[in-house]
Amino acid sequence: MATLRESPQIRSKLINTATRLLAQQGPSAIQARAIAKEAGVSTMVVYSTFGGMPDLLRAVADAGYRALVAAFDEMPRTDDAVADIFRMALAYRAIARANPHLYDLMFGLSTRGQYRAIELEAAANRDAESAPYQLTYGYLVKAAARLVEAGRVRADDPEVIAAQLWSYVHGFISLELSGYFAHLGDCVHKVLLPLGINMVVGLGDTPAAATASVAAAAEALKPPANTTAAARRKTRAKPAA
Amino acid sequence: MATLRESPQIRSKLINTATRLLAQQGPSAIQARAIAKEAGVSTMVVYSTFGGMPDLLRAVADAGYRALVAAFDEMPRTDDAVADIFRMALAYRAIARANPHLYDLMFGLSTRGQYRAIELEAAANRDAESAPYQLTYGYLVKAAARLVEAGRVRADDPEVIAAQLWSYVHGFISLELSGYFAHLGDCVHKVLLPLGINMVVGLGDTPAAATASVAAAAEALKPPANTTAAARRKTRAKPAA
DNA sequence: CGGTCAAAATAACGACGTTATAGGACGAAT
DNA sequence: ATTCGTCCTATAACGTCGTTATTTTGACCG
Repeated sequence: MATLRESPQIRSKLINTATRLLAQQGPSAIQARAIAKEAGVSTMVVYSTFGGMPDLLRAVADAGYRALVAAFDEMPRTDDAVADIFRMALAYRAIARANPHLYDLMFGLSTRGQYRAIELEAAANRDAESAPYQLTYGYLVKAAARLVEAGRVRADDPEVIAAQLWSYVHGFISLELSGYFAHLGDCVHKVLLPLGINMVVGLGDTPAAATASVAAAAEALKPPANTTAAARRKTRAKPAA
Repeated sequence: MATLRESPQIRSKLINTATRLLAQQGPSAIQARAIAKEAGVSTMVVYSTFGGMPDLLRAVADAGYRALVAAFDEMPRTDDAVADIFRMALAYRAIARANPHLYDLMFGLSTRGQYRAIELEAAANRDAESAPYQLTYGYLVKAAARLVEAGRVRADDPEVIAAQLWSYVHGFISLELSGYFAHLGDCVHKVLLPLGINMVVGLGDTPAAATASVAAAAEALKPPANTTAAARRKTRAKPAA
């Protein structure tokens, strides 16, 4: 065991190690002993840096929320509010697929370590507006408000519109990650995108406009990664790994 | 420990005990020792009746799927296909709320005991059509097909329509159970039902017809329980428990 | 009445989260 | 420069989990 005295990066090192183990081996791999050994420190460091495993899990989920916020921050804000919100949805799905177990930790029902119960209680009291998941929800509400401002959908409470959009995107992702859409083939073009068109049409958009906007948002799917920073890196010749 | 030799009802007794503990105390209460003690048998019975805890969990989830099938079987089949499918959605939500942890076990991402992974692999091979969750999915596909047959929505693959409907209902339920809609008040009338109207309107129904059908399906919400068998029992005077 | 075998209760094992204990490296004071 | 005090770390230990091995019990049959 290396005796690393600098504790600020030990915290993030443990979080990153836990996140990687969660992605590679699933929730059963999140063990104090395994994470500490993988990070090259003693098991006790988990209890001195965090309070225990629930707090480490909470920190892992918080990091996931922050990554989501960072991804939303990089999203372009065009004059097509519908396309913007579907780019958000596709980015949301990409992040979920990148680490399904982390997505489950963040938005699943099984509250490992009573994380969300505490957060949501605070949110109900309107105290913790800066909670990470509240930030991601705020992005969605603002995007829903732009739908109304742009005149693409009927005037309605943005929070209600956001809840509807989030419901179906989260439901699709959850079921897709569980494998329920495996028999459908390309479930994004068969389910998620038509579902989005139907949704915004039901909210008041015209079918033609909704179809065009969703198609515009889905264009970025064909070249696998083509968003801002990734596109810049693509211009350089790819060195051998 | 009572020495019950009859093993057929021991199986269901363990399943019922596990389901009850799951509902009352959450997933952390599902322990071989606790379930066996609560059922009044030795711990070993879990391993002789089932193979181990994963198999018991699988049996619990199977019982949940069967309860869902039974509930769908009792649903009325009226001439309003849209109202029928929303009655299914509301019944689905009621069952989920009755035992959120069981719902998580059945449809959540965290595969406790690698249950769904095995089942879905078999489903991909089209071998296990009789798998319990396949039955519930079949009900939804048939209900979606009736939407098309009745001319309420555009002609489309019923499996795709079913996937869309399931996505948003499951997403709403999952987020509601997690508490994300607590700040919205009556999220059923604010989110779930408008979401359903928007959905079927997007699928091709007229706003007026969709609104009327969803309203008809939601009528059963005001008297808390009023479905077939429960209504018959209501006519008798309720005896003291 | 005794022997045989299956099934159940109990004890034990490895692994987990967590806690207690012991050891060792820095800073400060003399 | 030495020594003491104070953290931080590594190691060991405890209780509990799922699971397995061992023993005990009880029923059936000759």
